[in-house]
Amino acid sequence: MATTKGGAATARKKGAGAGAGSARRTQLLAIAAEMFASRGYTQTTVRDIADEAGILSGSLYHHFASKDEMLTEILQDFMGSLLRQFRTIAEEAGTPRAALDGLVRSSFEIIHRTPHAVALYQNEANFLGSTPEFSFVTKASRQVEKVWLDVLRAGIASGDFRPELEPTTTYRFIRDGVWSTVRWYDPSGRLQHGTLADQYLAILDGGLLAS
Amino acid sequence: MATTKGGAATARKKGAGAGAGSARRTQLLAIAAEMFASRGYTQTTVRDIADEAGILSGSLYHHFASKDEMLTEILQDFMGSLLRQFRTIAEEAGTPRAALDGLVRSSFEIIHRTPHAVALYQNEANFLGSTPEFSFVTKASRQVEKVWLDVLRAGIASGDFRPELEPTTTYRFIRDGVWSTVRWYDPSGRLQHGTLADQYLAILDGGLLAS
Amino acid sequence: MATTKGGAATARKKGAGAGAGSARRTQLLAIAAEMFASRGYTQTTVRDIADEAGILSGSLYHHFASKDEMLTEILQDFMGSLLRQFRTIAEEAGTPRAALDGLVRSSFEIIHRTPHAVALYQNEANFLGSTPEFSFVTKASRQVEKVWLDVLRAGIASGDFRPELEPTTTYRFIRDGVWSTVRWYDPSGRLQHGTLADQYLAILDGGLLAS
Amino acid sequence: MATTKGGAATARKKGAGAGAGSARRTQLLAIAAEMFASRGYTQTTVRDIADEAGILSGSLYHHFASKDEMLTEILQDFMGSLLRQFRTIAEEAGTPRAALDGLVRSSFEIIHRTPHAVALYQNEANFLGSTPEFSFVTKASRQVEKVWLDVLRAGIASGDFRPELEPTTTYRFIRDGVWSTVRWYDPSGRLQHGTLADQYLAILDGGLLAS
DNA sequence: TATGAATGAGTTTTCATTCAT
DNA sequence: GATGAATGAAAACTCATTCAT
Repeated sequence: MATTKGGAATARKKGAGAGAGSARRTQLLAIAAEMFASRGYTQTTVRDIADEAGILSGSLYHHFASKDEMLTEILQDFMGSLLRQFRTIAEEAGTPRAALDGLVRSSFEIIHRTPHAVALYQNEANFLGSTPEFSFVTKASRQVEKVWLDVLRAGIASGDFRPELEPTTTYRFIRDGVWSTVRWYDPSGRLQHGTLADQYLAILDGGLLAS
Repeated sequence: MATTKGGAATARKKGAGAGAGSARRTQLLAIAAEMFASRGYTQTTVRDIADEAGILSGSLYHHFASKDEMLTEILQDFMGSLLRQFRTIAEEAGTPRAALDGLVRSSFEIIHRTPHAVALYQNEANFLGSTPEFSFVTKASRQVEKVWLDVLRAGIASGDFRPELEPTTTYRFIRDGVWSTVRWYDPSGRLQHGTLADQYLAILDGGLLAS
Repeated sequence: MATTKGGAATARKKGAGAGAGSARRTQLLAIAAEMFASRGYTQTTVRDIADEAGILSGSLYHHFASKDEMLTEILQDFMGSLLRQFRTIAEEAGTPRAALDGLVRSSFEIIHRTPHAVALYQNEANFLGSTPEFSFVTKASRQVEKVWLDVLRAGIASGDFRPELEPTTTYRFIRDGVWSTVRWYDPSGRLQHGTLADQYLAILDGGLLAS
Repeated sequence: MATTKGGAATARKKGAGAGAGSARRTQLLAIAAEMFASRGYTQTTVRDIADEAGILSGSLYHHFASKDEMLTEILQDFMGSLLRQFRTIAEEAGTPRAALDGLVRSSFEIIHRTPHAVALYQNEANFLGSTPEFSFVTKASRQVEKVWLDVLRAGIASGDFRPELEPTTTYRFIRDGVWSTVRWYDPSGRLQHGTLADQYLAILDGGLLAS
């Protein structure tokens, strides 16, 4: 039918009439991220988000094609910037130890600055893995993992880190321990993210045992 | 979650033919636990469980008053036995170091034996905290925390552990790191839970840095 | 369909800048006709049309008061010209047989030239019958029917057509058979509309049986 | 989030808990067929059907997985029985002419007996062609076509039918003319389906022209 | 113990239409 | 003439739960 008039139709891409980077869109995504993070994706209704934004639920569909699309966009933005930051840190660090230090510290900073996206990733990623629509999450996770593993392996090779460490297990321990803090860390609380990083790094550096 | 009117449901609880410990009940709970764990509580429908059990969804209500009740029972069983095990270990260990070792090792064993309950606790506890119906989870968590904190504090006092450790932060790091393994640990895989415990304990004992 | 409050819409009709015969309007109607024909009126959204036209859906309302108005206008134009053509043919034909021949041939020509309008009429007329807003369709259909019936009756009276023919039934058979071709006839295909007319007329003239 | 429930759900096949041939199901399908036929599939809401059946709209989903499934089932039943009848007739007829006669007569009978299914097929089949879910309609249509074409070709070969007939075009003329009667034929009216068949066959046999 | 039918409240989504800029 | 944001009503569908048999 009608065949290819192309142009106009193709221009629409994602997100109805609103450009992918529209201000309103960003605003709405922030609201969605917070609610998804605090109540969970499934437990948050489109109406919840619309109410919070002061519009009707149907109006959200002017900006986003679906509830899924909101989640996708939040996670995509997050994973993208995460990977970029980590890569920069790993590249610019002088030693494996400095790199690890930088990765851990920046993780805590990211949790401090964008707790919602982190919580979202932490809480929903598991169930997302299955769907092809969210395969980008798994893919990005693997790329992030590679950055950390390279650092750990380099440190073991250089003699900075203990030789008996199993890199993958070690990475997972750090990753899970660090990212899980998003569940209880309070950005506005007394415990500063820098301090928290110090404490975690202290444990990671020297362990629990007194020497 | 916890949307039920309560009342009637509670009244019936241990009545009917389905005693709290009936075999069929236990069987159904195992199915529910597995599905709750793998897809998430909200994402699992009562019909999913019934299908898996080979009955119709309405028939489940002969065994349980509500979907909530299934979750409650699973978590209650789990939290109860968890606390009991941890207390025994802490009491019977000779030194703080041995206690910590025991706690970590038994955690991995529990993950190995009852991964579904652990995953459930790990994934849903956050959102459960709010409802009064699930306050027992928070309560039990606090009691578990006390066991670990006592061990850590004793170890710091005795000089076994490094004096600069902040007990709460340290506990959370270990807890989050260890319990999170449930998300990727494969009970039937090559990596044995004992080996995993060894690796985690090695990091916890001496840290990453070569001395 | 016909869900609008009417009133206001009608009042505006020929006002604004968009005269009833504006070039842009005609262009948009052509797009609408094509989409209505290929996907069906209900299945075509105002946005579909706007997309194809390269504008936003809201902008269509600068040209038309409603989606209904587009359909009305397309069908009105079509039915009007159809009736005029048929009347001219019937009047100018020398014999009933020539008249019938002309009516059939021009039907195929119309299908060839304006397949969208024909398809629209063919597919939606049934459901349109109910609404008073579209009563003009039924009215025009009856007038068209009269033209054909007059020709058939004249032919039977004159002895050109077989005397046992029931005019109404005969008309319906021809009408349905001929107009239905719009569903499969391909204006750009190998089978020319003239050839198709020949084949249909051959059957109509002498039937299937070998004599 | 990717809606698949997977696993256990597969066991359930089509049609919720109600067996594919349940009495209630058949009842509901009859209601649906009538409404789909008279208002059109898109214009008929699930609520319309439920209202007519005296239940709530959600309750329909106990019997059918979707509105689509109802349409599918109605059409599948219809196309299946249609094809079976046509094949029997074509096989058992002594001559091509008798076969054609039988096919036309049984078509009118079918329209008389199951006008809704016929109307549905007649009105919706065009738009259904596109979706793979309804490819069975196109497939069955082609098989039906083959039965008719074989009869026509046999008749031309045997000298029963005029040699200059183009089988495909002829088939389409008959098919469209005959099935379209569903739009105006009144099963409870004065014009009997047998009489209608007689009239159509008379035209088909000998054409319009007096000899 | 289980079935099968239904409820009822809620969910995501659709879409014609309006209107200030 | 067009944009972009929004409305509001209705659509299809979901699902925990009830209950007579």
